[in-house]
Amino acid sequence: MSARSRALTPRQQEILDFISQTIEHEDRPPTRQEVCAAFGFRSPNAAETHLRALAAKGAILLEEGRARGIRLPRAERGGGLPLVGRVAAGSPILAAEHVETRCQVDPALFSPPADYLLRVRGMSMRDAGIFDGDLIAVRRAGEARNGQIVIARVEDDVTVKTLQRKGATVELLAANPDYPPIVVDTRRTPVVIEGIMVGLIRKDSWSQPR
Amino acid sequence: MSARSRALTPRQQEILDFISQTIEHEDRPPTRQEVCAAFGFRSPNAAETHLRALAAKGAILLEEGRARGIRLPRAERGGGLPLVGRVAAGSPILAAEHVETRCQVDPALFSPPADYLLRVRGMSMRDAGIFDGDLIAVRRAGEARNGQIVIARVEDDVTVKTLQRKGATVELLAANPDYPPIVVDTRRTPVVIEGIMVGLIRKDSWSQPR
DNA sequence: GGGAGAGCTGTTTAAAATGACAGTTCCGAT
DNA sequence: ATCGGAACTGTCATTTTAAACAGCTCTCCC
Repeated sequence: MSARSRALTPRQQEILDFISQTIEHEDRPPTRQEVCAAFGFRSPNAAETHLRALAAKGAILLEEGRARGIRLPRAERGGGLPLVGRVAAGSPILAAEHVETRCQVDPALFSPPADYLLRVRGMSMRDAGIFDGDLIAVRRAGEARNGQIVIARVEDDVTVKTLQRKGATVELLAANPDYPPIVVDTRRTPVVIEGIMVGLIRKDSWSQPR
Repeated sequence: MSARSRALTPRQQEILDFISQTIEHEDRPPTRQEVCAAFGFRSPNAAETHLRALAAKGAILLEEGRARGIRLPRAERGGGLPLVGRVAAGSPILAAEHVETRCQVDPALFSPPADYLLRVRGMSMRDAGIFDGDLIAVRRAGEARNGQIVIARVEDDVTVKTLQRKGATVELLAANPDYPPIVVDTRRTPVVIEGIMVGLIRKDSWSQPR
């Protein structure tokens, strides 16, 4: 848990995405200079320190003394996206026991790239076109802007709602008049943003011809 | 064809295989020295001349002045589903000019497996959770059952609607009270079922619809 | 038996890339 | 108020790579 679990800063996440996409599109990791060019850094050391930070957090592996010696750990890439089903109270969303299967979907199909898929239960987001059984593509994030559809955890309960922040109060709005908003005073009850919805996949399992 | 069609020598094929495997296993192409190490060459020029030969035959692309600047031509990139955008009147849906791009999605994610993705325009299927800009996964089929969401062509117009057949009359129902049903007498106007919707993909680019 | 091309050795140079050190700015927490 | 971390600028020595030049040994082919 030590290194791997530490969350990335937004900037570090951007760097990591750039690395993933470079590997995806060019079949090789970027050099420090290419990272600089992509982000407008004027010093190669800016890239260097970011890479070190990512390596320290276990997000990448750095091979010393090799050109383009950036490797992505197995978990970070490939094999499609993990599909998370029911989330038990009090445990991390991406805990292995929640991963039902992996779906062969390119994370970069969404922007920003998705980190996992989450199966939605209930019709509380009906008017946002999110139905019971749908899979939403989630981007891990610790914060979000008002109006974004977020995956939030309130007292060990994981829900998908539209975020509305008003000072110390967080409102989690359903997109369905039948469901009342969840209003939380963050001074008394913690609200953890687990991620932001970046897409949706629906499997219309229709019957087949006779 | 001049360069591309020339056959590789056995040795060149070995080199090419090594390059492919290196990309596969290490997520990056080898350097000249790594090629030498793999084959026991004592001179980096051995690798260099092989790479030039492969490039001359079109088996690889060499980028000048870049570390690990070996690229494999992406001819084999057939994976994924074709994404069809606007469909011009009178031409087949899967005509090459309609295919905007290919999406790295496993067709077997849906059941029955999808044949292509179609970008939806308009909100006529809003209450079915299909919004403007959504991609629907389509299974090619010439017929469908009542209640299924179909991709139908009526007089060179391609639409996505719920099918309702009543004798010689076909009703194409929108899922939105603002849109009237399309009622067609098949004895006078042909209706062609192009396919059945088997799924949906939405790319929420950071914002939300509606 | 002479030429052409594949498949190497051996050496060298310049460019690309890594990785180190010394700073600056900003912002949030103690 | 100050400290530390994040996020940079700027410079530079060293190593890794690319890529050139000169040559050598085969085999195949005419």
